Amino acid sequence: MLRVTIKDVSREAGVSIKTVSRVLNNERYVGAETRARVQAAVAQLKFRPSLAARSLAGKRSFQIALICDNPSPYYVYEMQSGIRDRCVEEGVRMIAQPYDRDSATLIEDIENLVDATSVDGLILTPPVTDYAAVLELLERRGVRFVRVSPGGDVALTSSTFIDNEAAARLMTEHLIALGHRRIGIVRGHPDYATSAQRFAGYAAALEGAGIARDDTLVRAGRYDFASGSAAAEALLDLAAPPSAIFASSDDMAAGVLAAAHRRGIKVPEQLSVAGFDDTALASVVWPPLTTIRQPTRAMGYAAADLLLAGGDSPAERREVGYELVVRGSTGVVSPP
Amino acid sequence: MLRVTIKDVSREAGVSIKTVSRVLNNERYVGAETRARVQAAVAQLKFRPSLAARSLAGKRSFQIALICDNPSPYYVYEMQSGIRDRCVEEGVRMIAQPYDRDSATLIEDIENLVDATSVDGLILTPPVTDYAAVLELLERRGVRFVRVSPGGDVALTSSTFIDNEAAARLMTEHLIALGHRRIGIVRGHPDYATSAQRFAGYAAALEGAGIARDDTLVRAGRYDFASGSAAAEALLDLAAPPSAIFASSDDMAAGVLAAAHRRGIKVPEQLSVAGFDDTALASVVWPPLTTIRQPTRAMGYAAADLLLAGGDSPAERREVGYELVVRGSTGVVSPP
DNA sequence: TTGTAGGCGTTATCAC
DNA sequence: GTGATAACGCCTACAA
Repeated sequence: MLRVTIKDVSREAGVSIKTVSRVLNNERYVGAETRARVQAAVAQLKFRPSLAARSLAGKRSFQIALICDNPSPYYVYEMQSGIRDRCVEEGVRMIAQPYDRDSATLIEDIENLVDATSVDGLILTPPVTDYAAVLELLERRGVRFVRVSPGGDVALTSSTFIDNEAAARLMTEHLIALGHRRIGIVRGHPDYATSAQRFAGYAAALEGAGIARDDTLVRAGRYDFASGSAAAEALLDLAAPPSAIFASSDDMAAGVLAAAHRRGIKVPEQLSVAGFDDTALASVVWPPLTTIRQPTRAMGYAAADLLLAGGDSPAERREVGYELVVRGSTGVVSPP
Repeated sequence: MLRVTIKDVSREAGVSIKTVSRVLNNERYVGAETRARVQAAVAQLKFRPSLAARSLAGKRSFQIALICDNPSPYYVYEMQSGIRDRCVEEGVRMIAQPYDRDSATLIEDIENLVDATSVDGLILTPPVTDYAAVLELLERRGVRFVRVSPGGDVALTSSTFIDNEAAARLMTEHLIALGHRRIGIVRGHPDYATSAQRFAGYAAALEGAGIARDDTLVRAGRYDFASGSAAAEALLDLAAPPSAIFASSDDMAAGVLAAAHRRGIKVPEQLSVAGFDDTALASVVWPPLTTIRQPTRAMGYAAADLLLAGGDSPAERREVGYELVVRGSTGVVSPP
């Protein structure tokens, strides 16, 4: 397999190897004419630099990795797509590293990844985005990383996020405005900071409206269909069941809708259901659902953007807008 | 950042660099005691070889890529997970390359990937698995690749698949056995070989039962929710609507169920619905669904296995079993 | 069974 | 502005 190398290009263009390298890396101090000649030769020979060689000799590896452990394939897909979009623009590859959240070797795996591939950076999604051991490791090793939807310790590192609390509050206020007073909530997975954030928004809305919170209406969930379904069953079993249920994720909203459907409860006539981060499951399959649309793809794109930005640019928090989608009619709420 | 190199290990173990390398690559001709000493040193220093250096110097890059363009996030997720599982065992990284099917630069993108990363191989999923231009390119460049669910030209390259025709036939025969005579089908995306294979199974079952095929019951689809829903609407609008509908994918089955639901048609009392490759959408959200369970994850695992197997092992076709799931009760049908 | 020399394709350093 | 030359960390080929 005959590989085209810089050497070939340099010969073709009649310049030195180093000059070709300069053009490739967009360095200064290259004559306009020389640059053009080199670029022509590159195109002519279809030269594509070897990532391995670049990585070995230089400081960059032109690869980033996504550390993703999420129960929702839609979330993963959207996240990957967003990151991919930005990577393509930059000529960078994405290593997808799906992880088991329970893996006892998570730290070691990540360290392995970092050492073996010398990735230019990592993108962390919940819940790993808040694992102190991981953050500490990356910090110590001097590896760049961007956190998606982090909980605490937000000042130090770059991150992308939406204002989960404000969004959940908006959604809950919407339910209150519809006249609901007994609003149930299915919380997200306890390991995810977003769960607490969304619950806080729910609680704040109730408090703002002067509605005393009834903790029998607060149910634990795990961000998946099954837990949403089970929680809804429990809520609907109450002597005084809620008239509205706010599920902290789309999968759970689908579970709630399924439970209602099993009991012959009409949505939204007899029960209002609200969701979060609609993907395809709940909002498409069972349309009568009001939801917060979280731009997962945009968060991925932004995360990659932050990662690829500057070698030593300061930590930056980038907020992404969300939408409140009321039964299919959309109102843009907060694109910052 | 102080990198631990082979040199450090060799010093620690009191052997030459080459000997360490031999141990790392599981080569023969290393004394048991020497090997143990080296392994101890590796563990001691937490040595992790640089992929870049290995790739540059050797023949392998320890990276493979997944060329995936599929409308179903579940499919992508399962596929990636299966491949990942096998890669982890082998210490290989996976580069995820989601592609736009319509991309005019697909060929160039893949060539780019191959040249830049020197991946040890590629895994192609439908519909790219049947793109002649891509296959020709890889063949010409001498790059190993494995096709998932290919259509034609199957003899030359390794592939993993299920017997889509037999599965669809089984499913259709099941519907016939239930007494159905007017069975509608929503075909898959025309670019996917699996669409034709599943339709062939449907047709064969009808013919085997001596039922004349009514082409008004055959509808085009695109493997997604919307097309399944639209096709079902059309079928249910017929003067003589079908009593059963076979959707060629899970997303489309969900669409069919949604359409039935909108019209207040009870499933399965008034309409039987059958699906294929249940993921979470149709079969979980709307349980009364009989379906063929395609082991996407297993196909991914098998594909990676074939790819990582031997450097010059011959092409091998690996069939994976499927299950017919009848309303939740499972009968294993064909694990080869 | 083990060790030595050379090179993989690129970037970094330092002259010119 | 441009060009030699030395790394980068490992594997291949060959020698011992």
